[in-house]
Amino acid sequence: MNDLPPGALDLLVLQTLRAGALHGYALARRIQAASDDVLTIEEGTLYPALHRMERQGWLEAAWDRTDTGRRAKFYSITRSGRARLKKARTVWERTNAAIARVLEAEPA
Amino acid sequence: MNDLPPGALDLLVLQTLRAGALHGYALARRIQAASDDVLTIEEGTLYPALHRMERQGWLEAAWDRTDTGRRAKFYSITRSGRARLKKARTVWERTNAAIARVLEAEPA
DNA sequence: CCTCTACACCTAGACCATCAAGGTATGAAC
DNA sequence: GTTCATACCTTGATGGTCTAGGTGTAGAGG
Repeated sequence: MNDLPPGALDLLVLQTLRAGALHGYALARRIQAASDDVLTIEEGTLYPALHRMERQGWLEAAWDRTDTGRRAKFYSITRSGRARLKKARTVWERTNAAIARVLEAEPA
Repeated sequence: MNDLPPGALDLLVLQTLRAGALHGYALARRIQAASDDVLTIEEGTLYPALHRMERQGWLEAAWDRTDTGRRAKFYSITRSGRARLKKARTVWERTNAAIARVLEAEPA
């Protein structure tokens, strides 16, 4: 539906988890809400990404129960994940600003 | 070197060509300069992308000579390409703003 | 009780753009 | 006559996203 640019997902996930651990499903809804429904995270995108980020040591996972008593895997950001977030954010802002400069360069 | 997000290249190329036809090599340098050397367009990325955009009817190509007398393939943006640019730009701005909203959502 | 919806997780395969790493050829300069 | 910048191209690998499935649980409504 959405065409989220690769790399952006890491940023969104890490940033969102800074506020506290969430399970995947809630994470997707949180991001969607925070973006005013512009960004939709497909589950087929999200879960592999979470696994990848866990392998990379940016996230830690733990099974727990939701408020409503359901089993769910809660992800929290690690120290390494915070460092990664900071770096990814810098790169994103830098790239973004560069693209904006090109887009604002006035054509004839 | 650079990790240009997929999709962004179309935007950069179309926008840059709005100012007038350019051949691939010059286009790459132009974008790099316009972005203050932040964005580097690899040739292995650029040429296939130009061919793709030509197939899609967004660009037209014509062999000609550069100022220095070299043969080069000059690309110009078509009407359809301008429409595409406008659309891609809207999507990009929208997505960008959405990501920015998520990044600015204050964590605890 | 039964069915439907929302929750919550997962994977396999296809797709596609980027990138790395090559290769060809011309003109100018030294 | 070799080297450099110009200018084009392709092949193969990589890797993240998306499509399209699948599993199972809990609660609500009929």
